[in-house]
Amino acid sequence: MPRSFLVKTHPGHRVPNYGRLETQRETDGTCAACRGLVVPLLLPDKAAPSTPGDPAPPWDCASVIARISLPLLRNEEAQGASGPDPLEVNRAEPRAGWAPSVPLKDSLNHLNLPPLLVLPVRWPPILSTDGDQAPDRLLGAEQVPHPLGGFQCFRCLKPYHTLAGLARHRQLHCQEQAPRCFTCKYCDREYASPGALKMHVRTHTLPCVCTFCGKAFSRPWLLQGHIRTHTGEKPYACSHCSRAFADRSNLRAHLQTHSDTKKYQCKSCAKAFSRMSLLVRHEESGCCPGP
DNA sequence: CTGGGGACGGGGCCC
DNA sequence: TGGGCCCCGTCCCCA
Repeated sequence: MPRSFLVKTHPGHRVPNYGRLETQRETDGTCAACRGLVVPLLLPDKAAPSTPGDPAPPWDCASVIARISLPLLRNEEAQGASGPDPLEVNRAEPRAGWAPSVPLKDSLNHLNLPPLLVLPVRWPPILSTDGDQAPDRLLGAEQVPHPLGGFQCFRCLKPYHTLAGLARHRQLHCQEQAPRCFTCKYCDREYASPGALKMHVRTHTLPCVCTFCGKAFSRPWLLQGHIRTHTGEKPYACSHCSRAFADRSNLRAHLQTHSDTKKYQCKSCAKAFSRMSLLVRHEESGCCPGP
C-alpha cells in the first residue's frame, strides 16, 4: 500500500518532460486555463480608458485590465453573442509565439470562472467598443467585499495578502475543473500539476541522504526528522506528561491520548477512537458488517 | 484486537 | 518561483 494517498487519477494521460521536472524549473507548467492573470480587486482609476472607440493600445497587461470587456468573458453571453465572436476574431490573428495550446474561450468556458479574475495574458485582449469600462463595471456584479489592498478568491472568498498567494490558490480551482494528468515515469501515478508531480518524483530520486546511515529522503525536512532518530533529539514535548517526540505530528497524535473526547466513532457499536486509522482498523476487523 | 509510537508522504502557506 | 515549515493523514510495528 503506497503511502502516497493523495494521488489523483484521471482518465487520459499526459506525460511531461521529466528532464525539466527533475532538473529545471517549470516555467509554463500551468494548464491553459491557468494562463490567466489574477488581478487585484481594486483597480486604479487610470486603468479605465477615457473615450469610447479608442484605438487599441499596444498590447500589455495593463491595457487588457483596463479595456477588456466583461460581458465578452461571460460564458452565456459569449455563447449567445451575435456577430463575430471576439474570441474567434482574436484567435484569427494570434501574436506570434503567444498562442495558447487551448483556445482561450474554451479554457474559460469549461472553467466557468467568474470574470475578471482570469484574464488572458498570452492572447490578444478582447477590446470593448462601448467605452463603459469604469473599474466598478470591470469588477462586475459578482464582486465580493474585500479588505482594502488585499486579494480575494472569487470562487471561495478566501483572502490572501499577496497576489502570488492568490494566483497559486487559483490554480487549485483550475485543477478542480480542468484536471490534467501528469504521470510519473517511475510508478505511473498521476498528478494534476507538474509541481505536484515534481514533488512526487523526488520520492523516487530521493536527493536528501542521511550522513549517518545513508538513507535517502525526498525532502530536506524529512531528512531532518530522520536525523533525530539518530541523535535522539525530541524537541516536541507533551505538556500533559513527560513524554517527548521527534515528530510534531506524533506529538499531536499523542495528545489525543490525553483527550477525553475521541473524534472517530464507530457507527455500529459507538466505540470511539483517537485516530482515524484505529477506527478503520476496527471497522475492517468485522465490527461493522455490511448489508 | 486494540492502543499507541515511529516514520514519512503530500498539500498549503509564508517568506 | 523555490525552500522551509506546518498540518493532516497514513502505514508499519510493537506491546
